[in-house]
Amino acid sequence: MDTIIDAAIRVLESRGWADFTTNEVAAVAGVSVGSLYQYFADKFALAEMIRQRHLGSVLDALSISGEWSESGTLDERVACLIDGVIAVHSINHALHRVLLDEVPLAARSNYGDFEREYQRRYRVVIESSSKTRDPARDDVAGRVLAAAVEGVVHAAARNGELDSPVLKVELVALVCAYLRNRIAFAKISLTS
Amino acid sequence: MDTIIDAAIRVLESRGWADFTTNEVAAVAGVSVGSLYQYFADKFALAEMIRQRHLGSVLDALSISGEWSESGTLDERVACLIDGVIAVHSINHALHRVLLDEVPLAARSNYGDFEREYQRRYRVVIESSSKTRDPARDDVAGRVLAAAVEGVVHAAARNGELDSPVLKVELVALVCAYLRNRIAFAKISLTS
Amino acid sequence: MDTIIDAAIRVLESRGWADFTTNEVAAVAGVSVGSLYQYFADKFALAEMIRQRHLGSVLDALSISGEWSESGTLDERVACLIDGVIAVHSINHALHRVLLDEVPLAARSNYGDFEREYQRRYRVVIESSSKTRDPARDDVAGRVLAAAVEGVVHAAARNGELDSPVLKVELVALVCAYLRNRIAFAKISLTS
Amino acid sequence: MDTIIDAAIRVLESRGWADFTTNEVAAVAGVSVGSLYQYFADKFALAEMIRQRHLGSVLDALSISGEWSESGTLDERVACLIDGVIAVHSINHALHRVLLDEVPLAARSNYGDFEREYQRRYRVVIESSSKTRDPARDDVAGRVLAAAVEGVVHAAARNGELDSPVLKVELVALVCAYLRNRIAFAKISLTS
DNA sequence: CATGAATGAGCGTTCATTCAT
DNA sequence: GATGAATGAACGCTCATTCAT
Repeated sequence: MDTIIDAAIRVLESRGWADFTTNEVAAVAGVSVGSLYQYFADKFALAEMIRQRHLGSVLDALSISGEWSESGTLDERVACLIDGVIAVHSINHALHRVLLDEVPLAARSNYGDFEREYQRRYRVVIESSSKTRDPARDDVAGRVLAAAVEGVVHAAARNGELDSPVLKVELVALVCAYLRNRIAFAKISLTS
Repeated sequence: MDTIIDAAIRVLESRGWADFTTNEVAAVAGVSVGSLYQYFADKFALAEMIRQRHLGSVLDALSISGEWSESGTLDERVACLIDGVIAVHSINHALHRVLLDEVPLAARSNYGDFEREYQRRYRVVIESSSKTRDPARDDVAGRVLAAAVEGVVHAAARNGELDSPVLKVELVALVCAYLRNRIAFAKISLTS
Repeated sequence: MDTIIDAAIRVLESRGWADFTTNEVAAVAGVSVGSLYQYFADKFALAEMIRQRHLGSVLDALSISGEWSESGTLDERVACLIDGVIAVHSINHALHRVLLDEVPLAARSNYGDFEREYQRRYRVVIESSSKTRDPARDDVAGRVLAAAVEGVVHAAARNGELDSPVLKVELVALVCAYLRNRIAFAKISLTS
Repeated sequence: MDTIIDAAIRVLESRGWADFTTNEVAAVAGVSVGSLYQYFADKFALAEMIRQRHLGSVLDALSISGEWSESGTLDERVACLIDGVIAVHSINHALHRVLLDEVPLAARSNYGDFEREYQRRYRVVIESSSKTRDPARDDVAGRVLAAAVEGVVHAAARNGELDSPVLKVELVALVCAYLRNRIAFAKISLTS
């Protein structure tokens, strides 16, 4: 079964969803189509399985290196966060892209859970730098931050610049600037 | 012919490239497949036509409201820029996503032209706030800014929050913070 | 109408029956498909018309240079016959081949008439050299001669050797040998 | 797989290349199109397979009964050759014609090998009766003989006269007359 | 359980033919 | 008459899925 999934991942990341055929997957896995259908109800179930696995890896990667810490300078802490996100995309960016952009979401997919957990981490970051006491506003800010970082890292991965130090510096600068601005803003709000 | 294109857009934006079939398009357009092939050499030519039209609309939308101006406060100018980008995505976000992520690029597509023009606008913004005299660094910053804004607006479009004022405020804040930080950084660089 | 037929011939001889499409013919003729269907019930009627025309030309060519004469040596008379057949195939061999090999015979085609007339000419040759008084035998001999000459000329046309003098000499030799043999045979038959 | 090939042969010989459709072949074979494509890459591969099989049968038939021998009278030896050629066309003349005239030659087809072997047999016949010492002339004569015999047998097959004894006698007479003439001619050449 | 030959709906595309203008 | 846009059946071919072995 793992053989099948591994083969499926290889096919999916290298050929995309359009060329993700069950016969091809079975051939690459070295088993028969029949065996594939023994374990997976259909093509989509297999893709869904892959998605779950990948999202798991992503959360793991975030947990290991990317959790927000209360120690160190802001720059250090942000750099640590960014490292985590970059690490996530270094795992298997091609697969990541295909899963996000091409593979249709199955009805039973719990992608939402992942997304919520993913954004929660950014909420933590926001809240640690925010004294606005406005949860709705913080929520928006969290999603803005998440989407901005995702956008930059995604584009970098697409261009093969994921390891560029300059890019990382600029991304850290972007995040820090945003967070510092929010702290400042909060202070102004409080004093007024 | 417009009937066909409109139908094709409808199919493309709602079902994606994988389910973009000529028979379906013809049926939705209320014509026969034959008629479709009277005007378009093949499936890809039809998609390419749609892409060209859409990219045209996008650049138009950017031109109208989004060009960087030298007057006003930084916040006002950034807000103006963001308005343009939001306007672009308000046109037809679903179609935008499918065109960017799924539809394969035809050989004769001038998508590169579009992308260059698109990123040029961000370069202008960066350069107007930068005295670093480091073109390579500015280039990275431009792409970071573009990707961040794209990421946020994309995600917002996906969630139907494109018109949310709060979101816009936060996005403007993000961009301004980044630009101000760069100006400050440049000053420090210069004085040191 | 002649414009259409000429165009049709051009298409048929250059692209073959498989690529002989009414739209292509109309385009080459510089008229609309509608006009084509004004004059020809369908694709096959047009092809049939071409066949009739071509068979006419063939018989004309045979008449002009290839009729059997009673004067001259046997070699001269056979050479004259062969000249006629070669002339026939020089008219438009590509078309000839397509008409014979590819274009399906319409129900109403009077190709049989042509074939009968064509073979009658060979019967004349046979009978002039035969005293067997066996019409059935002469009939077979006529068809054998016709088929042999056709076979050689066809193959030559296919190889572009239609103008080769050596080939003509050999073909004349073949026919003369056959005819002389029949005369000799007849004499033996009579004396015995 | 043999079922498919047999059905394909049936369709090809009865309907010709133009109506040789994969769906029809599958239907006649009593299988689905999918099965057809399991064994043959495409339509052409199927036709090519049939061609190879048929050419094999043809060479076999020629080998068994048609090789030129040095024993017996000229008439006997020619009769033996003709028997071979007739046997070849008795196999499946309709198929033979379609394969030769209509089915396009695949890139990987070794039809040339077959044709060379086929004509070589006629060269042998010519050379055994020729003292001209003129290879170029013999080559032409060989092709003339081959084309003449082919023409006669082809026409006979078309008319269903392949088994007619009279026809065979006349064809043998034609070939013998040609060969004797060449021998005589050679003698004259040599004495002069 | 594993297999893989068999299935057939459905794809992109072509082209003979029609008919409103 | 002449036009040519429109039609749609039919083509070659793919691939998710089944089921007898």
